[in-house]
Amino acid sequence: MGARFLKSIRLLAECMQGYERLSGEYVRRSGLTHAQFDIIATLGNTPGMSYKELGEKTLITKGTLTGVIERLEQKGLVERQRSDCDKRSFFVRLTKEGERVFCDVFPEVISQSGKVFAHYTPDDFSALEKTLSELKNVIMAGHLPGTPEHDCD
Amino acid sequence: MGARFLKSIRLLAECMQGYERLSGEYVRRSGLTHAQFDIIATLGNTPGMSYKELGEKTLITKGTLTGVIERLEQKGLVERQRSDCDKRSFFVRLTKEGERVFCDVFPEVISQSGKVFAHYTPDDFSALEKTLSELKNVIMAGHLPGTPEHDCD
DNA sequence: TATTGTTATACTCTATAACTATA
DNA sequence: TATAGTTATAGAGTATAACAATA
Repeated sequence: MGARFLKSIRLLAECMQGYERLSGEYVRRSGLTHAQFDIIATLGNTPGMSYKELGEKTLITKGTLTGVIERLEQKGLVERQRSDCDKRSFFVRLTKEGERVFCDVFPEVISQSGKVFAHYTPDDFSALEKTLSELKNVIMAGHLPGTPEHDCD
Repeated sequence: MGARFLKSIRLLAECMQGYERLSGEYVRRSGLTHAQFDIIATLGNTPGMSYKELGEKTLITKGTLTGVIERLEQKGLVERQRSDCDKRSFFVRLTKEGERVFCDVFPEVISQSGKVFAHYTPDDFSALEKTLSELKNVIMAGHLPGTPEHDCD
């Protein structure tokens, strides 16, 4: 029962929870739900990606993803395009308006929630990034290695 | 736009997401939803707490909490008791069965998801705990200091 | 036959606000 | 008047499974 990693996980959860509480207010203020913001944030600064990839990155299952994307499409924030190489597949990307929201809402969320880091030094950041990167590595290694990933465009 | 903390937050989110993916399978297998598991995990190893406190710790708003607790009560996993000192307030705690689930599901989730830490050294844990504790501190400091907290029982 | 995305169902969570009963 | 919890409502996310089109 004395699994030491539990303390880290609890800290991890508390940090995430705290940060979400901090940023959540600004997310909601933008009229986006958490899941929708997740999608926008994931698509931001990318050329777009398939439903499959989007689902994997955001932990949203395909059935749900249809609905979330649908609402974002209605809002004119994302657009879909049939993939050329696999006609079953859609390519989802931000529209101009979606990019505007990303560039608008994101920095606002960022600047507000980033205030708490005012006194962090470069060394503090380095240490944090290092330990989190290692943590991410072991966690991701725990997932099945099956990520076939076909080259396409 | 080059806010350095973003990298840390992204790593944080990826770690949390990865861990939830890892543990989520076992949580669902127990028949609990994520929110329900949150409650059980929060109540575990405590004498119980009020709705208010529970809501603060889990980020679940009071209106929602009523429903979540209701379902857990129906399952016989938690019980409520009027607070002596404040009759508006309920005291929520795990039942015997709830403790059994906590002691049963939790370790299973823990042992399965903990496998990825097999090669972590005490130093690795120390470093992780240290950086996360610091992170938690600055994040929590970002919340309003108003946590009056009345002593009671 | 396997995979991508859709549809349908049933349930759960969420935000919000009006309400009650206590304080 | 303010606070703890309830109720009601509308919207959104979730798991799951059956389905179409494509690979």
